[in-house]
Amino acid sequence: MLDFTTLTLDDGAPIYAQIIRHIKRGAVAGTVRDGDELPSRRVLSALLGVNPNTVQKAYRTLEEEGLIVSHTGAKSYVALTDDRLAAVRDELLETDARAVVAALRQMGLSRDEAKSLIDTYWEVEP
Amino acid sequence: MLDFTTLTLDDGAPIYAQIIRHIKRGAVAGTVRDGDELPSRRVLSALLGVNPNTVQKAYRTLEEEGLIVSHTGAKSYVALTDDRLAAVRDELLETDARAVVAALRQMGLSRDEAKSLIDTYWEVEP
Amino acid sequence: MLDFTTLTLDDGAPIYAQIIRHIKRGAVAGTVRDGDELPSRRVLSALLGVNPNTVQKAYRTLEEEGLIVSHTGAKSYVALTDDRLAAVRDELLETDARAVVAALRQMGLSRDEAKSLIDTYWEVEP
Amino acid sequence: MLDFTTLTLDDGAPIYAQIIRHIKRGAVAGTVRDGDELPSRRVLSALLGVNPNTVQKAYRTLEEEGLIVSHTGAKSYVALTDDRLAAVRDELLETDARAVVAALRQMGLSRDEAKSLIDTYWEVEP
DNA sequence: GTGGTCTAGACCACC
DNA sequence: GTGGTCTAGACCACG
Repeated sequence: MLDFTTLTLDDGAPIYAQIIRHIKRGAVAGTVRDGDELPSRRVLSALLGVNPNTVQKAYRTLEEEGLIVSHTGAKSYVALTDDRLAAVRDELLETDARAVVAALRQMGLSRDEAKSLIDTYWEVEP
Repeated sequence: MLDFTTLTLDDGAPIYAQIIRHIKRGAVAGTVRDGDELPSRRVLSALLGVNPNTVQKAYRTLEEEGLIVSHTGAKSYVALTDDRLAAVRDELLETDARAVVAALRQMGLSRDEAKSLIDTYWEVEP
Repeated sequence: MLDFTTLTLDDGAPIYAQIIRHIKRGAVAGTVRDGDELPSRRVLSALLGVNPNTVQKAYRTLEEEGLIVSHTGAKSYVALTDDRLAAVRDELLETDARAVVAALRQMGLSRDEAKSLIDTYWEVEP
Repeated sequence: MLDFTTLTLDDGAPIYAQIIRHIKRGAVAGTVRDGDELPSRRVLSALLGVNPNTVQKAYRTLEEEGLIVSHTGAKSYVALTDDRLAAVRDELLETDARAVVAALRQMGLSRDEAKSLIDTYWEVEP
């Protein structure tokens, strides 16, 4: 089951987008699998301390992308074919890797300094 | 002089925040120095394809942080003391490194996989 | 409840400032009282035929002056202590009276002509 | 000759519009007469402590309204027929009187209180 | 439905 | 030419 306690919402991006991204990352990590049941809107909104509508918007967007299925008034389930999973993985890795490389290079760091920075913060996080 | 052609605005974050971040990264990299002249609102907005007001908001925020100075009718200039530069550097490294480490770990990558990803994309960027 | 239908916006001053002034005048007149509910951004902007943001700016300024309170997702309310009301009254009377006296004197009217002008237009207004 | 030392520019309206209004009021008062020479842009801008462009804009607008004539590179002169003067007078009195009556009534003052306020401030002004 | 923010375009005053 | 402000419209989070 995907762990939402690591979603800190301190990103600057819209909250609903952060929820979507978190679920996609879980899929790439393998902690979210095809057929898994998602927490209800009420439960997740309480957990994150946000409005149920915000969770609803995230779920609705994911459903439009075909990554989850919701039966009205009922629970939502993950719908992940291998193809879709691969596409999500490529999208996320590409986006994140490009962003971090651009960031570090714009700050004038060398490749080795960048890797060393990764080491430093890899330990710090929980 | 800071190069704004590498600012691609594909980030999801507010445009004005991306402009601020870009300038701060330039300061950390040393391509933006105390006393440097900033491109005018109109010039930079035309270059980025955004509204002059969006650039204005970025500049105004930077001025409130004390990193640049503006006077009506005259150009805007960078105002960077060593102390402020160090603070900006710490802020950026912390933020960027934490974000990337969190992203990669949530996707289940190991530390070595993360570094290898850095290698892959380091060459790709212009 | 304050009547916004008498706010005609033909003044030359910024619209948001006219909204502020109208509300302050209502407070002085006693038609706006502590605890009163303000019309929402959308309602008032539609009534005046302006953008919701213009109303927002008026409300936000009033909030910074401590004359109203707003909370996200909820209505906005008037917050008028006796002290603040007295201050607003003094401010408005001073400003308006000085402006009209300056205007009429610059046009070469005598005091009696000025008063007679008041009489003429007092009846005309709705 | 029109006295510009009484133009205080504390109005909130655009400066160029205040200059126009001041000249029109002078015409109504009779201190500005047909054929009078206006102060040069340089002199008036220095006197008011504003930019020459701002005075230029006021003069240009007045010229477009036909109230003054300027010969390029030379001085500007007042051009006031009796008809135009009457029109200006009506416009100003109407505007100012309506504004003050609206202001005082919105604050809940009676007609007598309004006149008494006029008395109070008539003495205060220089 | 509510208020809050970001982006956009026009206008103002200044050098 | 420069920066500063006002108005406008769309989107976000919240009750």
